[in-house]
Amino acid sequence: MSLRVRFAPSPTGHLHIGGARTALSNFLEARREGGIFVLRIEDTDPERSKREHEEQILRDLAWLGLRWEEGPDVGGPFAPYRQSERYDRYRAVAEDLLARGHAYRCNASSEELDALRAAQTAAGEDPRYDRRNREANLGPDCGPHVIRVKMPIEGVTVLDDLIKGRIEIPNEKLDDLVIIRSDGTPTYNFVVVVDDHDMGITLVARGDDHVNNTPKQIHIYHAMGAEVPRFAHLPMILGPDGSRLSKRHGDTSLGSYRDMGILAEAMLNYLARLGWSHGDQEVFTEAELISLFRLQDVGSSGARWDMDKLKWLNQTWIQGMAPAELTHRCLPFFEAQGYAVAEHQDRLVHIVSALQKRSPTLVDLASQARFFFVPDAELSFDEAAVGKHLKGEAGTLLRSLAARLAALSDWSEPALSAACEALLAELGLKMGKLAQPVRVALTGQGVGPGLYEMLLGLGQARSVARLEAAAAKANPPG
RNA sequence: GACCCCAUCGUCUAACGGUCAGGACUCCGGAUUUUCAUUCCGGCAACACGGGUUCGAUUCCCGUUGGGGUCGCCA
Repeated sequence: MSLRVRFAPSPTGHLHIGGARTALSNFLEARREGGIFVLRIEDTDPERSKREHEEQILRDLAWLGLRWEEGPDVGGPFAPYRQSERYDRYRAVAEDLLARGHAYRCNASSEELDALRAAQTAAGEDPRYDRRNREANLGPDCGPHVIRVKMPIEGVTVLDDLIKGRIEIPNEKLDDLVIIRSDGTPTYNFVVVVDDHDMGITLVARGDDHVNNTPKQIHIYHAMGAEVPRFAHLPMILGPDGSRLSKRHGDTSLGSYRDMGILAEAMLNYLARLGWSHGDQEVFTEAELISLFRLQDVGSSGARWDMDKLKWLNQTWIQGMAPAELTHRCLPFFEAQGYAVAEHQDRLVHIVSALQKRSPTLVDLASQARFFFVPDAELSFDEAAVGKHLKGEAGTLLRSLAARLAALSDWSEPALSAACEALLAELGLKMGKLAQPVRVALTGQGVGPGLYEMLLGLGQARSVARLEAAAAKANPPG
């Protein structure tokens, strides 16, 4: 049977990076093996599930570059792919389990069970269900009740995990878990098994917070008479302090990283590289990951989230990207900064190129680009830089340069370079004498892109205007 | 607390019984450069501890310690 994997998020919020990592692992595994990647929505919690969350999760996955063959949006042979639309099926399976003696009704109330757990805890025992109605054979008329599935009482359940290796869990630790709530809705551990079976899933790869659920699920497969898939439990992503990554560690949603200007390529690269490696290679394209990444090579210990390394990877990806493509990616960030992008359309690529080597994120790039977009009159000057570079003879120098640049008919790097070199040669000056005053004149700051990069990004008219304005500022014409 | 999992530089990792324990991020130097950045060199930094097994353990086994996860009519 060919490989079928799935990612099954619950639409109760945004897609977090742990989920993204799980989805990516499944995606890569499917692509490498020529298998099928199924996307399923686990919306069995009607209170918290929202359609808008589902839509956002799909968009986030698509942004990352993931593609699925079957899912709620594209359909497929096992539709529907939303659990809320499959309740009849779960109900039918539960009835079957009941009929064949693998499940039973229990009319203990939540309050009773809470009290039971409290008493057990107080007595120093493990809180657990006491199987009170396992053999009672209650009928459907026993009042408000749940349906529980029978777990074996002795022996051990063995799980041969692709990542963790062999895991053995004593059956006496397995509670007879609820599969149908008293309101008739099914629970997660039940629907996940029914769906994975119905949808022909052959490998279940998910976070290792599910390891303890797996033995119970295996027994549900057995009770259903279904074939048990293989399992791969990915270690959790940890925060900088070593505990499971959560909101208190800062940004955990994939979207927040996109919004801070992390490239999808870099995120994909970082996520795959977390807990996995291939020799000394650090940078991987999606195509390389598809051929190289294997679930079974993922390490079995948790990995901490390292923002510094993500940023480094991001900068590496930014540097290596074609300027035209990078410009396209920057547009939303320019707009977020309020830049009048349309007015600078023809110089956008120059602007982006000027900042490409100095931006860890797209937000950094956009913010450094401010001086290119701001109207000349609104350019803000760093007083220290002005005091240091815009004084005395600098004014004369800037005026001469402005005159020469104004006369150019070709606004290209070779032409600009020739003009600057000629001026320097005539005056017997070094580049350093010219570059800094020009930089302050054009950007208002003492640090910034290279000379020609600034000129190219700014264009002839604005460059000349800023040079003249700075000249006047440094050395008012007498 | 019970059960499950994990354990190499600060972080991500390589090593699959014999290596000066390698690479990357961070950090610190130096070089290049029109500033900054980039780039290029160089440096600091790890086998958690204790027992075994073995001629020989980072590597295999056991224990300890430490960390994480799970113990719902949430997913």
